[in-house]
Amino acid sequence: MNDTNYEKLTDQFKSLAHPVRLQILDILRHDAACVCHINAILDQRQAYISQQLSVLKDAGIVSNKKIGWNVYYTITDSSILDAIDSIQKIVDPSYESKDYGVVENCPCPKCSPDTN
Amino acid sequence: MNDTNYEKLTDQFKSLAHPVRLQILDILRHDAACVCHINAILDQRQAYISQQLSVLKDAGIVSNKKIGWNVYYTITDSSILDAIDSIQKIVDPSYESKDYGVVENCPCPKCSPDTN
DNA sequence: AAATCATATTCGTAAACTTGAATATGATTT
DNA sequence: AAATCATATTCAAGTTTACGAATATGATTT
Repeated sequence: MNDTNYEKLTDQFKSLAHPVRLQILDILRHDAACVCHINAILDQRQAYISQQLSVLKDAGIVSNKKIGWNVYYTITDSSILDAIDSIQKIVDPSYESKDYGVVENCPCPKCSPDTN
Repeated sequence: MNDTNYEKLTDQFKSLAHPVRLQILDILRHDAACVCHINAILDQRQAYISQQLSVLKDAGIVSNKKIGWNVYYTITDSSILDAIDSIQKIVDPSYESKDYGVVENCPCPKCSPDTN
């Protein structure tokens, strides 16, 4: 039976099945963001964020682009957000994703325009 | 931060991140089905199907009801199918789920009305 | 109450995932 | 070319998940 199709689907779901990765996608939902930006919001080790981003990237869920010193991550296909939203609707329909905007302790040009 | 929300989301995604469970949901998409029905379609050990169904049930993704000798499973909230469809769209937009209808080697009243 | 039916559970081992610690990379500026 | 910047990788131990084998359950019929 169409086995490889289910395997591919499974791989996508596996990549989503992680609290920090879901939170990262929730940040990227509003706008592309550099690692330091995500880092500042989640208050985790930088290496840890990089690890999770590389899982998302290997799955093709996010893409990245280097601009100056920073690497910006974007969601490749916004359908992934539709999937998350559908589940969110089941889990807690009242939940609304937060837009962090400019973030303290983030050295990127967007958050610290003065020092750049 | 709204940590428990992401944990709940994660649990749902974990339950979906499995090829056999996804295939079961694809069967239930068309209609409720008893264990023997799923069993006949997937050609797996009965105990194995039961294990996977119990994962889906513990997650609240499916519900069940006993009718006569058979236990029928249904999808609790069809939003879960929307989520799967969103990912399917990314992975292979041309994929279409198959309706198996009446199944050989399935002893349930639906598939073998004569012997019931 | 014994037999029969569909379905469920438990257990053990192997494989996969998680995450901290340490360190590496490679582009850019001095 | 050395220093500095953001970011990435590797390793290892702990934890969780996968799934086969064996067996259990509990409703229904004989």
